[in-house]
Amino acid sequence: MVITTPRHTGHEHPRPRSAAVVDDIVAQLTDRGYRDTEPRRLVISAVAAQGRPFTAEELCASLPCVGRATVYRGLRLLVETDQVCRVLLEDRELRYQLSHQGHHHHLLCAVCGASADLEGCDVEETLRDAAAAAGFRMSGHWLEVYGRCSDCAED
Amino acid sequence: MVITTPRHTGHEHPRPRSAAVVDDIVAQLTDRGYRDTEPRRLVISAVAAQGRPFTAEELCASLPCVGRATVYRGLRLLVETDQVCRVLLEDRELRYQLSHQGHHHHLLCAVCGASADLEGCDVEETLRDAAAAAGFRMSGHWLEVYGRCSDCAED
DNA sequence: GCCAGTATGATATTCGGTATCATTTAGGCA
DNA sequence: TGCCTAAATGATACCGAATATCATACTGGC
Repeated sequence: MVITTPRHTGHEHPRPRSAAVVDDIVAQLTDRGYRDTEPRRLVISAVAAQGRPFTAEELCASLPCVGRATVYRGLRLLVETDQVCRVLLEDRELRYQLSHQGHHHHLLCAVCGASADLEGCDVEETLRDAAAAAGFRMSGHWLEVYGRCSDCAED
Repeated sequence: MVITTPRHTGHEHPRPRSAAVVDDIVAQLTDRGYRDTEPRRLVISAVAAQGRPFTAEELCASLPCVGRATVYRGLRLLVETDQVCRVLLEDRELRYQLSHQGHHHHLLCAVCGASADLEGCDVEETLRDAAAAAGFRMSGHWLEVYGRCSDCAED
């Protein structure tokens, strides 16, 4: 069961799917005035190749020919432009993964590290109301759910 | 409006309330076999004196006569024994505060830093169901809600 | 093909936190 | 009460993740 699935672009290219994803992301960046550079493409390509949430260091390791600073900058840029989202593990380790658009929450498998997006869960309203009851006006929230995916379930 | 309130012990002591809190926590520790030491009491006392979520570094700064390592160790011990809980800000900065018992979530004011506990909000069941729908067996979760407290509300 | 400004990468630095280890101290016990 | 062992302390070294610096290289508009 593949849990982390790449974003759908709506139509298939003859080129490898990852290349299309990279082109798509680069296009988003150039639209915003960022340049299309070789190291940047390498970073994006490596991000797209990850099967599950990854750390910045893992990304650096998979890109020996790209400078550390460049990898970190690239990653930060992708987060800022919402191409990549941050995932926080239980031990507070920070990981990243391709963003599946919009605000959402993650289900994280503690065993294999797989992630899924939490669907059909509208906690927003509940939280807003509970916050209001305490006199708070909610502006945002962070939610991660930890557990075991079906592949790693033990009985 | 005082938002972060110290735990109620059920009856009032003639001594300063903070001293009672410290004694209470020290008692919990000695019950578990940990020793009652001067530096440890100083750390606990400083923790109890904080009005809102604080960082480990702030605690160190407020305890110049206690070694850094000891402050960190004391804090870790308090977290492990559930006397203190960890609070994660939006920028991922880690803060701490006296625990108000049991599992709960925080409302955090982005302006003044005050915190309140999220009451009357049973997201647990909702999350467990949504996780199950994705084939996950939920084992835990992390939730923080950010906003403005009533004192800092702007209109 | 030129050029201004962006991006890169080697490296130093910062920051938060942990490991080490010699010394001190708590507290159980005779 | 004083002794003794294990726990605790604190100065310091270390560590990993991430950012700042800055000279150099490259992009892409003209």
